[in-house]
Amino acid sequence: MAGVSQAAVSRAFTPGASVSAETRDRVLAAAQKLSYRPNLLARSLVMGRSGIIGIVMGNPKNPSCTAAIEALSTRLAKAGKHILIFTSEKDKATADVHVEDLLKYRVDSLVLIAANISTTLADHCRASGIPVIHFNRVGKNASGITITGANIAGARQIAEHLLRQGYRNLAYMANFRGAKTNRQREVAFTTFVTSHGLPAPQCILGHFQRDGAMAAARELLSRRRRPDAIFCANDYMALATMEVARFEFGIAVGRELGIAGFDDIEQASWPSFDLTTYSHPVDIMADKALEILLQDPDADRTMDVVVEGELKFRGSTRRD
Amino acid sequence: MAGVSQAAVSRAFTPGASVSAETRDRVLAAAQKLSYRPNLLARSLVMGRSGIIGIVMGNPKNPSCTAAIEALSTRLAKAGKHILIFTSEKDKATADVHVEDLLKYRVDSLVLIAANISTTLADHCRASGIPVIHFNRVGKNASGITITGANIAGARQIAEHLLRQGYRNLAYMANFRGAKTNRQREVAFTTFVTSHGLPAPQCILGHFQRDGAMAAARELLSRRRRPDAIFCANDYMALATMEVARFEFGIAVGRELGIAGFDDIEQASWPSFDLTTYSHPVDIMADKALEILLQDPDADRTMDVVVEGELKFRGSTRRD
DNA sequence: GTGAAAGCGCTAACAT
DNA sequence: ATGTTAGCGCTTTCAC
Repeated sequence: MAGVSQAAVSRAFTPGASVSAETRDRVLAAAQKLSYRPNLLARSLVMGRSGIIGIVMGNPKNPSCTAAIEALSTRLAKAGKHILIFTSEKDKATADVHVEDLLKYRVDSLVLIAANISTTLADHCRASGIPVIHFNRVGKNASGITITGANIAGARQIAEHLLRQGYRNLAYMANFRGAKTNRQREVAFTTFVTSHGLPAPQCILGHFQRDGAMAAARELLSRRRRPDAIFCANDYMALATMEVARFEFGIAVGRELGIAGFDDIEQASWPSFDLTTYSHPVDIMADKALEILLQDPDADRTMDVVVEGELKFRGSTRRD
Repeated sequence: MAGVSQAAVSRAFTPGASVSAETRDRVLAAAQKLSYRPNLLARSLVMGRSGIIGIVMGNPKNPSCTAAIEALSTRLAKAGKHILIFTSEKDKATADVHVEDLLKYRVDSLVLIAANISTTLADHCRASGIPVIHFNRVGKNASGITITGANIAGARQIAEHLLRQGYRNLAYMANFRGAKTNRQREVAFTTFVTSHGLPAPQCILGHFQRDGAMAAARELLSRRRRPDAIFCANDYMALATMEVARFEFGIAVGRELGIAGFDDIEQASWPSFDLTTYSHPVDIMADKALEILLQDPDADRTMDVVVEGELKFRGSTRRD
């Protein structure tokens, strides 16, 4: 080495340790020369915390998921955290397998983006002091922390907006029946509509996927009682629906058929789509997530954070 | 424990180890009960390999980058590798900082998606036996492994196609001047055009970003000598250009103005855009990358893999 | 402020 | 097939 003990080296690399400036410089210089880097694996082993955040992403095709991971990763990197990521392409009911793997790496916390884990595993995480944050997915169980957009308020506002625009024959394009997020949007939308004396919206499944949404749109627009407005459970499906309406049915979107989405993904504001939607404030949600992640982990409270977005009134629901 | 030694436990969790089925079962049962998981950090420490692949992603906004990470992550997960990821949002000239961090975690290999590292760092990685794969970015230096789409062949085919369609007054929208990928596309395009007796294409910078592309498109379409076809260095910019042409200038895309891109991202085939482009076969590239990653790492050859795509002739360059 | 020694949880020889 | 021992690279008491 360069004249000092192992411990001294350790201290030289630890920000607030008691080392004389002189020895630290000497160590750092030597390290530079040897191109030595402290082994974070070993450090994690002895410290018990790895500085790694585990992320499981449910549906990587969905732009709102990739937006979430982008928002999270830049913030975490800034906070000196590292992220170990899994994408579970298949719509597995549960991301347990991935979480198991993540746990073996002793991640400090877990973020699940649009993914679920079993109750038993969630409980085990909580017991081991690993905070689990459900991002954009209402947890099945009470345990854990949940950060979501304002599904209920948003869907209500969309419904209100569509009625105010004069649409009367509404439809709702759902994800799956199971997903809580979807349930919330569906129920809030339907409730508002029916409580205003209108018949319950027609409902169809789009599976949060482009193909599914296109098929659903074709079906919906071919019905004898064709809806005059469709609220899609997310923007990604709304864009597909819009294209089917426009290019396959020759429908004038807005005037003849109102279309609204949810999330306000980047493409929604592109002039080609100009989609009315309710924003899913990913950045603010990511801020919240970080706030929680960076707190001391002893307070293992369970909480549900709902971040409000806002209605984006655009051309796809303009009747004139 | 459950009656056995530490080593026995280790063997029970190692696939091809010499343990009697009986003891393994006993160990696994006990592990289940104690909800014990082998600590991969410790294992990595002693084994010298972590099973972690480090990924740095240059421009997370670019759909072709997110497509790449999606393709890679699903494959790596299937191969039992884990991925530690960084996104370097800012167009830093170099991703060295992130790579340094990754190195501290003793990643087995590095994949840089549209990101660069300094020559010295690259050399150091090679010296330490860590393969560095440049995905979708031609390395500045010869060292390391490079997997790219067929920039040169693709740009040539685009040029050929545009000329055959009867466009004569061409323009090229570039990323940065520095980027090798961009250089290759630009040079191949320009060379083909001029070698066919036409003036060199007008050139403008779009910076691989939507805003930049829109500004560039406005500038280009306002010139006295307005081009009749624009080849954009990637689809993301091409879509922006198309929207500016259509919605701000009222130009009929295809008939009045040909637009071509590069990558064949998902949106390119959407009917709203119907963009002619040259495909960037991310899946095949990811396959190649995995093939290399999973080989024994002693063969530290440097290689450049070029994966051919194909021309996607769509409406944005149809004149009739 | 610095060094010596112990130990984090695991695997890899070597014995048995 | 199983147990024993050593050691991976670090942090952390505890002396000095």
